[in-house]
Amino acid sequence: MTLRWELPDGSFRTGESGITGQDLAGAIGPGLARAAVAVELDGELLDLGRPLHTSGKLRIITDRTEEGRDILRHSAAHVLAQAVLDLFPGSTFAIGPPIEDGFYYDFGIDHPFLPEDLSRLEERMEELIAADQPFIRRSMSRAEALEVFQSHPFKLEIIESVDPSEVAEGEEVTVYSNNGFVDLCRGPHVPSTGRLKAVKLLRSSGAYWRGDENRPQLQRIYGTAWESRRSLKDYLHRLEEAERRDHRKLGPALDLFSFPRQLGAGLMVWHPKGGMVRKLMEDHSRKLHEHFGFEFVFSPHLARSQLWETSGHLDFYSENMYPPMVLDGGDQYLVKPMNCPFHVLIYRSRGRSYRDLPIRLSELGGVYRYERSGVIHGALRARGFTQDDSHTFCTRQQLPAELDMHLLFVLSWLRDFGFSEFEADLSTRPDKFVGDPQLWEVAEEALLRSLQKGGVSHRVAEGEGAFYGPKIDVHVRDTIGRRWQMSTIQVDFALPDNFGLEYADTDNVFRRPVMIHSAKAGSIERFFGVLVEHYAGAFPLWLAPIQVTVSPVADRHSDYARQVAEKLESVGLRVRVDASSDRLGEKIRRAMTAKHPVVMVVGDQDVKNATVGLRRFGETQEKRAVPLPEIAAALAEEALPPNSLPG
RNA sequence: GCUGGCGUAGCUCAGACGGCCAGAGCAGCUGAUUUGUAAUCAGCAGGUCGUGGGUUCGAGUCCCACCGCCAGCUCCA
Repeated sequence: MTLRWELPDGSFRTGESGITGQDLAGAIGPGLARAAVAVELDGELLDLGRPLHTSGKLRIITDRTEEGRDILRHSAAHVLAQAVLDLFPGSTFAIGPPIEDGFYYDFGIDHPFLPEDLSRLEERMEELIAADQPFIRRSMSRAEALEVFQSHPFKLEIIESVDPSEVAEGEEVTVYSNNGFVDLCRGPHVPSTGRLKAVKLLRSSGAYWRGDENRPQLQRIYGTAWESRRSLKDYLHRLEEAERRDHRKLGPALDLFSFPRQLGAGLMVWHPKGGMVRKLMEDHSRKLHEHFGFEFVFSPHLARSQLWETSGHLDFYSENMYPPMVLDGGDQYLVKPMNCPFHVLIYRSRGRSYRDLPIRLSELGGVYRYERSGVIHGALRARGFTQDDSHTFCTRQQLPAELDMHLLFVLSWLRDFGFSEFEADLSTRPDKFVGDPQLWEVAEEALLRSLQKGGVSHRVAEGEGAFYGPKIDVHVRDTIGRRWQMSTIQVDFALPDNFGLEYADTDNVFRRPVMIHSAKAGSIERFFGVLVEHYAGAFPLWLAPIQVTVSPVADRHSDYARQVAEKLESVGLRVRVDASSDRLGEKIRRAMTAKHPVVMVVGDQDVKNATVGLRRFGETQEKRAVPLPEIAAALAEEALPPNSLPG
């Protein structure tokens, strides 16, 4: 029987029933045959070696695509499992999926994997790959599978759990075997182990079975696999690049901030240079808040436990709060993990009318959250941090317009700091929720509409909203493509209820306002940490703590250097004169290492002509004889805070 | 919190098997040098070897506990 397949480009191919994807790829071209790892027929992924028996839409998956790499990595995970079972008899294996940029496999084994074990395993994997063992697919009944995997309890659990995404539909399960090693797997796989060109094991760690900390802890090995040595090298280079940008290294190295051990985990201090950047961030934040109609409020760092009872934090958040201090007549005081209850009290400090709404309160509020020791991560996840927190109280009718405005605000803010790629998550009503389902729907709809209006690419995270309301989290991509969660806009139905907030409406009926929590930077500390990584420590001119270093060539140019500095300072620039007796090369190197955006070199010629030599960070070639007044004006202009506000 | 790894000067690192006064480079200080675009030379100073116990004639090296850091799990701004 002749079958007919439609390819993605709209062309058609025909072939006899029983022909394989490999044959088909070969018929199209030898390059494609080499790159092919699987085919997709009517949405179903099949091994290259699977005989095709139906016509339909067909796509050949190559190892240059993410899908193709997933298959590659999945196969690499199998080979890893094979190596572990070879080298560590008695170990049992759980699951080994592909993940972003790699794969992992979890093992039940009493021996933790050490770095030297990884080298041994890698060697064993190389042998298995060199042997070019074919992956052979087979279906079997569940009963038979239970027999085959009888000594592997995790596999048994998977077989019994009937999760089709892990095994197969119906009563049959599929397994893949190569040279005596059998793994439960839905496939597809590459045709043979020899197709794995570039595999590397990266690290080992513990991981809970099924991601549940109450279940057994397994030993996980992470690895990566690529279609070529070249791609693997590029990936490893990307890892190095990320390491080079690590804010935990750059922060102390550039004298921005530090985490003195004496303070305890997750608590940082800002040095003057980091403090300058923070000041500029905060100035900018306040300016934008003012522009968008926010008012500034301030609140203390602690409050009686009763407040947190009313707000619901003691019920829902207590495990993240520091233990109470007992004062005076036994009153308990708690350090704040959030600012919202304080702002609610400001709202409630007097009667409110519809004429007052919306009320938008903003605060750079220091909060403290008890984070489990293992999750602390530099400035990105600290125990003490500052939220650029705001709470907007409005009517239901005002909600859509307010959300539009908040999103606009967030995007302006992020753009100003050099981010241009945004992705939003819209988290909707979870199973456990408070409030009126209809109101939820209205709010979710309004959030969605705001995203569409703002032209922000987004995905809907069904059921992932907080119990008190739906939310938008805005993520950015940094210079090297990493995704960071930054801003958040959350609708809250619970807090106005808990505190019995109300306003007098036009018909003189008291109604409950809706509340919007929003943080544009999220946490100032975290935002700053991300900025350091985004810019690799080389801040743009408007944010750089030291904008210009003036380096006299010799002592006799020092006076002129100081005049240059004064001129620059007079137009608002932050300047430093390097009057040390080092050679010029050393002064340049020092300024570049400290990532100062501009170095001005002044020598005899410059003194005579009122010019400077100009060298900018990131440029290898300097400019000579640049007239001072011009460059001062140009830099002053460039150093202004950005303004991406519409209108 | 869990699993594993790690902790020697401000930073990056040396310090087989436990054994004379714990080393280097950079940074710092002092002096010399006055230099036109990514490291001038010399000298000096700097360490409770994360903390506390223990084993030992003797501990930076071995054991235990705690603290902190790193990777991941879980959780999250």
